[in-house]
Order: sequence, then C-alpha cells, then structure tokens
Amino acid sequence: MLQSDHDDHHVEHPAGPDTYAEEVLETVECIPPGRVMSYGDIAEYIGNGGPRQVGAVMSAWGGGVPWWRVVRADGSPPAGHRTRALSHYVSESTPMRPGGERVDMRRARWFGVEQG
DNA sequence: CTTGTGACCCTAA
DNA sequence: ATTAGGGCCACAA
Repeated sequence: MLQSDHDDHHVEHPAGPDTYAEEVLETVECIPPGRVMSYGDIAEYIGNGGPRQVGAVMSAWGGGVPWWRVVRADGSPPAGHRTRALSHYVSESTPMRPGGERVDMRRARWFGVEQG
C-alpha cells in the first residue's frame, strides 16, 4: 500500500490545519462559555483574512473546538447547525434575543481580552 | 485569465 | 422581519 508514488492529487483538505487555521481554532478555544464571537470578529481579532476565510476553517476543522460560540454577525448560529447550536446555548446560558433563535450579540459578544 | 463556490457581512427596500 | 444585491477573500477548475 505505498501511495507515496502517486501522491495526493484529489485531496480536499490537507492532513491538518495550516498556520492560519490554527490561529482561528486557537481563538475559538478562548471564547468563554456563554459568550460568542462572529466570524468577522475573529477575522479582525486575528488581523488577517475575512469572515469567509474563518468560515472555511470552521467548516473543515471546527469539529474539535466550541464551534457553536462562533455565530453570524446577526447572532444566528452557523449554517446547517441550528438545532445543535441552540441546545448548547441553553446548556451554557448564552444570552438570547426574544424568541431564542438568535444570540443577543449586545450581551454575549466577546472581545478577546476581559469583558465589559 | 475567467468562473463558480463558500459554517460571511453590510446596505437598501 | 425578510429579501435582494454587491462586496469580500481564498481556492479550485
């Protein structure tokens, strides 16, 4: 079985996250329970890339980190993960807007260092 | 080089 | 509240 001959030609994602991805995942790990950051917040916090790049990282390797603490700018949970995200918000008492479908960004947003 | 595609974001209407 | 359209950035074909 030595596949080192033909190599990886149709590999979708490399064996592991690259440097940028590591920074994203690292940041997500730092978000305290009950708090969230938007995709755009994380991009700004890192100072590189944009919301879509952060989303791409989360899509590929977000499974190992508290992915539900990364939400859209309007407080809605990651596309395609609504139900699972909502149950996490309940269990860690994340501040929600009336209706309980979206996170209350004004109260739950986390800025990185300390809170307000 | 041009297109198409995303766990996105902002502004209007 | 919801939709439509453009902007955005990296990547693959």
